[in-house]
Amino acid sequence: MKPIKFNIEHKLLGTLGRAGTITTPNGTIQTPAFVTVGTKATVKALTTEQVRDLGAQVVLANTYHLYLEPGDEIVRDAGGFAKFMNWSGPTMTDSGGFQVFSLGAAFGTKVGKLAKVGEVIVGEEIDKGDQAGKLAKIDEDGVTFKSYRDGSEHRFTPERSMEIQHNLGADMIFAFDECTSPAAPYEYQREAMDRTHRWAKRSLDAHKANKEASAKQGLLGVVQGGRHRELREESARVLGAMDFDGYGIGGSFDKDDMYAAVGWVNAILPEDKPRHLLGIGEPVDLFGAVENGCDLFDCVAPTRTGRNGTLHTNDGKINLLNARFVRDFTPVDAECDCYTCKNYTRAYLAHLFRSDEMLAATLASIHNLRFLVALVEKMRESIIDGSFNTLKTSFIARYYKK
RNA sequence: GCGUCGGUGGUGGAGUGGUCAAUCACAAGAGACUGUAAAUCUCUCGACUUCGGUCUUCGAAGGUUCGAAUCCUUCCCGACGCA
Repeated sequence: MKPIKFNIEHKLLGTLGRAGTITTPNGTIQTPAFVTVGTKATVKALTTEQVRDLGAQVVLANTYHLYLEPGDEIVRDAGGFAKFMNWSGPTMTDSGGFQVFSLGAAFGTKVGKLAKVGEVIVGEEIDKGDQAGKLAKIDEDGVTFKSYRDGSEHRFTPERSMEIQHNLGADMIFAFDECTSPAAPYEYQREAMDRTHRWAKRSLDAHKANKEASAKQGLLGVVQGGRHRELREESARVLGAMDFDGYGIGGSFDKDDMYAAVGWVNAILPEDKPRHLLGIGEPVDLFGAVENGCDLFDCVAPTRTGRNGTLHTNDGKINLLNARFVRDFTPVDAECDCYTCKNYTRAYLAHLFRSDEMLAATLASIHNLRFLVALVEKMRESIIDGSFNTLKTSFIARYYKK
């Protein structure tokens, strides 16, 4: 009996898009859906009840972070991370694969996982394969991390990631992969992808070997391949042939043809399994990913940028720290149904941000998360009623005008 | 009234004869953030600028000096002490 079931209810004609339902041991997810990120078993600045009340269906936590603190065995003994944080719905954990990138190739640089098409990354930002000074060192068997907290060394392998994720107890877990840098050359993307495929097989074997865990936790393989179509398609073929419960699409992209890249992959992956686009949360990107066949998305952007003062509105992003909001007594977005917009003004949030009050982070996070959760809910509805293209066109025209 | 110590950019506060438009912090202005090393980081912040520079400043006015925010004199203002 598979722990994860996926049922497609509507397809978006002429595209790879679909609306469906994922059934997990802890509840269902109406897809497409935006997954809230609670790295350390907490969505930063929010109580779990606030996360539930804003309409979030799923919470994703991180293997590496919970392994470091408080330790996965403590989380296991607490009854799993969902129970630990008082979350009663579906959950996911990331494998630590992103930390191979963020603490490795990207550490100490300004390189993000998205690059502009044709962008030339120069100087010290080039990933020379030199891992000196980084906090992650990769070899065939796994990755050696230095803790960002205290410098202590920790070893992750696919098997170890599975063991930790079994302890954390999420409904859907990810194979241990390497998220590569967009600055890495083709040869390296190929090498890293092949290694990620070997790690995927090892993750799957380790997961199946634990009968108890694999009966109640689904495992998602992670497609890699960087910015290259040939590699992306190969990755989708190789992983698609393995018996995963779903797929993650990870790694680095060219910002402007990420949607196309997602489409290359989803055209090959098995249609009857859910697909999670890892770490994407810009509104336009969500539209592009949904119509190219993705069902789930998680992203730290709404909470992180929210804490830093940037909020979504239907007319684009605003930075509440800007002088023009000091006396703006309107809601962040008059059309938003979130708790923040129903009860507070831009001027009040501007005041909270300027005076470094913690409540600023809470109210901003509630709004930004609700904005994205609601946006993806609308996408789902529009797939069902056939108005997706209208929604996409009107939203984008307004959000990105000027 | 006498005495002492002070008056530097939006604020606090460095500097105490030349390398000072003036450390630094804060405030302010703006930007970044996409599987969370992030309640973080970056830039600007005297005026003007073709962004290469140019000009004016250190309570006020005089003076000493090749040269003064820095030394001297007087005045103004503030804090404290004594009357």
